[in-house]
Amino acid sequence: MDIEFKNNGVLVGDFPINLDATLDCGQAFRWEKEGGVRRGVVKGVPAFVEKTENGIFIKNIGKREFYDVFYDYFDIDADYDEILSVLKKDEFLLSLIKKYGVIRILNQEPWETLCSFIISSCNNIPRIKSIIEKMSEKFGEETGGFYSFPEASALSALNENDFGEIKAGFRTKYIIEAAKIISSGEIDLESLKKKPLSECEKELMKIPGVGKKIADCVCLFSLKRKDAFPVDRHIKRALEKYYPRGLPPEFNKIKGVAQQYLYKYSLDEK
DNA sequence: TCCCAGGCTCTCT
DNA sequence: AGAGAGCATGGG
Repeated sequence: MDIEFKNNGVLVGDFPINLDATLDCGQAFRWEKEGGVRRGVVKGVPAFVEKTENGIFIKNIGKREFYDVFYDYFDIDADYDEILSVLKKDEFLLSLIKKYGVIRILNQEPWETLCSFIISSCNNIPRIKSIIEKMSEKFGEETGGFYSFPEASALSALNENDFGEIKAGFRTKYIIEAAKIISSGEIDLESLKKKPLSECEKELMKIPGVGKKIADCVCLFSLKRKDAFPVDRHIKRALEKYYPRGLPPEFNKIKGVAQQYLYKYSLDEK
C-alpha cells in the first residue's frame, strides 16, 4: 500500500477494498453514507472516508490519528492478496471474491463490538443500528457534532429505567451486566488477544447475553482473530447448502474472512 | 395475524 | 447433550 498525507487527510492508495461491503455487511453498525462520503465514529474520533480509484481517502485527520486509530481499524497491515489466494482455491469462494472484491475485516474497539453484538441478538440490522445510535446520543460523549460509543463505565452506572427510550428490549439487562463486568476489570478484553481462541470464547461466554456466536463476533471483529467463525442463522444455512461436509481445512486460520463473504452473499440472496 | 431478525437462557428430558 | 419455549421490539 501507499500512504500519503495531503489535503488535511490521508490518502491510502494501492489498497484494495470494497468499502461499501466492508462497512455495511454486519460487522460495524455506525457508518452512514452522505453523498459519496462515509461517516462514522471510530474509537471516539469522527471519521469521514471516501473511496478513491485504488484505495480510500480519510478526511480531516493527521498522522497521529491515522497511525493510532485508522491504520489498525482498516486492517491495513494484513495481506489480503495472500489471504484471498487461499480462499480462491475453493470454487464458491472464488466466485464470491470475483463478485465482491476485497471485503476487509475491521479491527474495532472491543467493548463497542461486544456491546453491539449483545444488541444484535435476535435482531435485524436497521434496528441494531438504531439502538446503538440512540445509546450513543444519550450516553456517549459529543465530539465535533457526533457521539462516541458509550464507555462501559458510563453504562455500568445505569439501571434499566434509564434505557426507556432506547428500546433494547430484553437485551437491556445484558448490556448493563456486561458493562459492569468490563468496567470493573473482571474481564480484560485487550488481554484476550494473546490467548487461544477457545479460551477467548470461554471467557467471553461468562458474560450474560453472550453465547458462542457473539463471542466469535467479538474475537473476529475486535480481537484480531481471523480464525474465529461466527455461525448465525444465515451462515448455518449457507454451510448446509454449500459445505455440507464442512469448510476446506486449509481455510482454518482465516475462516473468519470466508465467513464475511458467505454472510454478504446471504444478505444479497434475499 | 403471523413471521422474521448476525441468539441466549432456562427448563425439561 | 439436546430440544423447545420465552424473551422485547418493529417491519413486512
